[in-house]
Amino acid sequence: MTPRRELLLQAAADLFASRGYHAVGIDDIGSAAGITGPGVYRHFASKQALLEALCDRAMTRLLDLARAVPASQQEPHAALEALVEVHVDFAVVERDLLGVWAREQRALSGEVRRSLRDRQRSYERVWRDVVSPLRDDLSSDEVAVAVGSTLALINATALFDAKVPPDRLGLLLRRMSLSALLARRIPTRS
Amino acid sequence: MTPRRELLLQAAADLFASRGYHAVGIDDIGSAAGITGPGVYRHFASKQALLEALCDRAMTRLLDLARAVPASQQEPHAALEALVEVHVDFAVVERDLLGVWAREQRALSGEVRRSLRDRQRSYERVWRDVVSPLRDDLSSDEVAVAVGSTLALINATALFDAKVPPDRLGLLLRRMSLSALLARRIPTRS
DNA sequence: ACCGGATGTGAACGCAGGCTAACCTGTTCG
DNA sequence: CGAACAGGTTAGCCTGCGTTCACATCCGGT
Repeated sequence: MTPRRELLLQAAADLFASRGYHAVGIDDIGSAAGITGPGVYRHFASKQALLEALCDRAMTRLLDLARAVPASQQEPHAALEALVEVHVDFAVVERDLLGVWAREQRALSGEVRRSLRDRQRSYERVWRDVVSPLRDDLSSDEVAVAVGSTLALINATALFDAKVPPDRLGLLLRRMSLSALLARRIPTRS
Repeated sequence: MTPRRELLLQAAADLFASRGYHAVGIDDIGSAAGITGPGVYRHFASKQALLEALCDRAMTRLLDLARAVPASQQEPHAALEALVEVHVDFAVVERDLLGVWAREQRALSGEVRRSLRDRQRSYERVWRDVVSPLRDDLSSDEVAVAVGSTLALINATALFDAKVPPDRLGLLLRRMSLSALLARRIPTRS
């Protein structure tokens, strides 16, 4: 039996992802986890703390996965493929979590948001360090844009529903991501 | 001299884009346009109506631009390049508007949101109709995912700041978009 | 048995913030 | 000239909702 705290996190992830942070009430979250609204405060200090826990979880998992990659794959091209695979898998399997993280960060205030942003920059830095040697035609600022845009491409799958089976979806997203990051020129016509 | 209504729309676009819909108060919008909070209601029925007007404007402009393309470019590859160029330019020049549209749609409720979504689907249909003949290896659902993801890639530039000059940014985004949409296989290593 | 902590409940509080009310000023037009 | 309207202002209403309070209940330890 999963503890109440975990049930609350899952309920919140589901609700925030489908309706958005501000459209979800504490009572909604509580009752989705089998208790009443105020009961939530036995487990979390505030509604924001709940969102914070979700974003923190998403970022922690992504960072852990990403940092393991360059250690195991030292060849840049292989490392990039591994990074892409990790992020795509995360987007497909942890849809709600990633969706909340991508869309609702702004609802966090001040301190917390800043630290989350810092960790996001760390995450993107792992990517940039892998992409840079593969793209000596781009400035480092351009590499940053390329990485950010590619992550947005992948994250988008958590924001709308695709009527495509998960394995096909993963394959498509991997191909698109790598093409976007690696192609130096526009594919020739036909 | 620009009319007050227009000043309000610009102020709202700026504020919504930078802080998010819910974090912006009516008083903020009013004073950014040179009047007090309640004065806003001389021009818009509600705070939501303001957001609605912004999203409507974004969608209208995009649709008009996109629908003009297939008429003038009948060859699919050229048409796709034109669609990409139009959307990228819009993302670069109308940053705030596109950012609000992309992020704050969920704050709209019911009826309005539905009609906006419908028009978004029309817009994406223009893209799909152009992409489909170029990608006979993808199912129509897969084409839909590819198009949605690519638009997310472009839109992302309105969501964070890039320290890259606009022309370079546009070039980079166009290359990435076309590569993501057209590349049938992952670029070979080195 | 008894106590204390963890967990849940219904009731009520407080307050931010969207919106309305009442009023004032200029400008237009018959 | 004065009615009417557009467009502002300040003060205040009111509702939703996050949060707190006081109180039950269940349980584990001594």
